[in-house]
Amino acid sequence: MQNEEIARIFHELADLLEIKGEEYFKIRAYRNASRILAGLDEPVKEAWKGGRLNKIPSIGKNIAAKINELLTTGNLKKYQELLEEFPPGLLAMITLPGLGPKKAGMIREKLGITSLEELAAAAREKRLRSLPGLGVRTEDEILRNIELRQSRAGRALLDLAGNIAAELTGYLELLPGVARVEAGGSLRRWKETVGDIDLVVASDDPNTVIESLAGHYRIANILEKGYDGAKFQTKWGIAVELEIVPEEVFTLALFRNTGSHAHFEKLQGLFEKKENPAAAALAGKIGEQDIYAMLDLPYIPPELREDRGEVEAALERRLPDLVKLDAIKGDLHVHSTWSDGLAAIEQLADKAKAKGYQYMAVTDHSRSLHIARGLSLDKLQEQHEVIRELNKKQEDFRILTGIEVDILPKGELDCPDEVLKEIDVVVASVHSAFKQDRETMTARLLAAMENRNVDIIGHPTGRLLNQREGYALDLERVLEAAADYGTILEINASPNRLDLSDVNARRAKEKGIKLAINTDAHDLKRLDEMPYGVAVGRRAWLEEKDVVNTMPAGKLLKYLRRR
DNA sequence: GCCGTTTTCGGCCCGACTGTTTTCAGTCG
Repeated sequence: MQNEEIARIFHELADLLEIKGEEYFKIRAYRNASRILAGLDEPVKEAWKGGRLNKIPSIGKNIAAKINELLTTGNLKKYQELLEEFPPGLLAMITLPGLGPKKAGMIREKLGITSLEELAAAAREKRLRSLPGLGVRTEDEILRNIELRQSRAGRALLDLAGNIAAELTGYLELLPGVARVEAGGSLRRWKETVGDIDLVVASDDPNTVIESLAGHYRIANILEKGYDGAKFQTKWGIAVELEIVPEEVFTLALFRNTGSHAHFEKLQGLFEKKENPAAAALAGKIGEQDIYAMLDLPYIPPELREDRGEVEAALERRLPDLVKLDAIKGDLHVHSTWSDGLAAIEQLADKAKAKGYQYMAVTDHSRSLHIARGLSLDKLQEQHEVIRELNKKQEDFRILTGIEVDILPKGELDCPDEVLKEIDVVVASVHSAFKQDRETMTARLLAAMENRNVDIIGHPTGRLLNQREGYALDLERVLEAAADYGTILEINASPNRLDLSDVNARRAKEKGIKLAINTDAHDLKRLDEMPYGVAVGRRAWLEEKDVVNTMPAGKLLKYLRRR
């Protein structure tokens, strides 16, 4: 059992206890534990084996015993009991924005509703608006959010899909007779969410591969089975589709499987127009670049294969030289224990250094964000003093002073200019009043960008994938302003944000706007999420020069001070 | 349920916004 799974159980346990009406602090303790486990940089199992569970903060005697129970039996009695007491549909209900345990409990009591489907039906029949504390607006909001969720049903976030794919790939590779295994489909193209996990396997014995995977502990059941392929349901909900081919045609199969469909069709059109198609050569040990070469095209990386002009650009030899992960020289948005992060500045810096970075900006929350223990002005100064001291002890790495300053509802910043002026990296973000109308929200962001002390706008649209739409925003005007003022926009690499999106980041690039690819890490583990952000950048056609944190430290600092 | 040079019980405990009300409960970051 992996950290994320244990963390998820404690998270749901907290939700269930909240529905039950358990004491606030007990619920919070489970939430804290869940967060700590999800952010742990080593497998919980290792700490458990080594008898070090009690060394982990927020894990006390009780929760350690529950982790022990989970790792020993694979189950948690208390959790199972609560699941029986409260239908799982109720858990889904309280994850809807605007609907918490109280209202969900009341809806259940008054109308007997225990699932999203029933709730949607009741909303459509206008039966929610007459309940105490609910009205027409809440009813509309509930229905809108259920429909948003259903429209994305079954689509997994990249990290979950990637982790499952990696685990299954590792398993399949060890099977006798299996020569190669690769994930294809939208996962290989690093699309922001993934429908099915597509795996292409080179083997002469399809049946053994299918049977073996059917027995894997991640697999819940088999959905379809054919001679050279099968589809499975995993225990996490996401489906896995297997395509098994002889080794000689593996590359071709992977290429087709990777898609996108539109990209593939366009290339097929080119192929059919060719005068001397040399298709016979497409066997044996070829690579994907040989497929493109056969069409007189340079290699097109998977991230670009969306039929968004990449084939035309390849024909005209003007494909971008896409930014690569190893070009990233630092992370410009990281939280420490000074606000709501879980790791100390030194720990974060050590890990950043180990990644080969040259710098990292510590950007803790500003004073108004109380829930995140936003820093008072005094604390902020104190932190920056600490950072300056730490920098004296090292020459090959630079910790940059920073802040993630709230853009307050009226557009003013949550920190005086004279303080901001002295800070290396100022990330400005919206964390409150998300429901402002489009005009107000746009003006709010514009006001922040106009401030010359602001370097970067953090997670510019505020969306949470599969959870919440971004705030109402005239992004076109925001982009125009960013171009005018020279404000950097963030690509937030967290898999549940990926904000800006690939499409919007490409629009930004076309306007000459620079981007920063940041993890927004709140713990050591999430410093590892940079590849997701780089993938968004690549899907946005970004080159190294478009991304500010590919610059060496000195050049970056000069760039940030230019305004 | 966790935590402890304010130790083994009692503290932990924000504050704005929203939609519903007509003074506030529920939700959320």
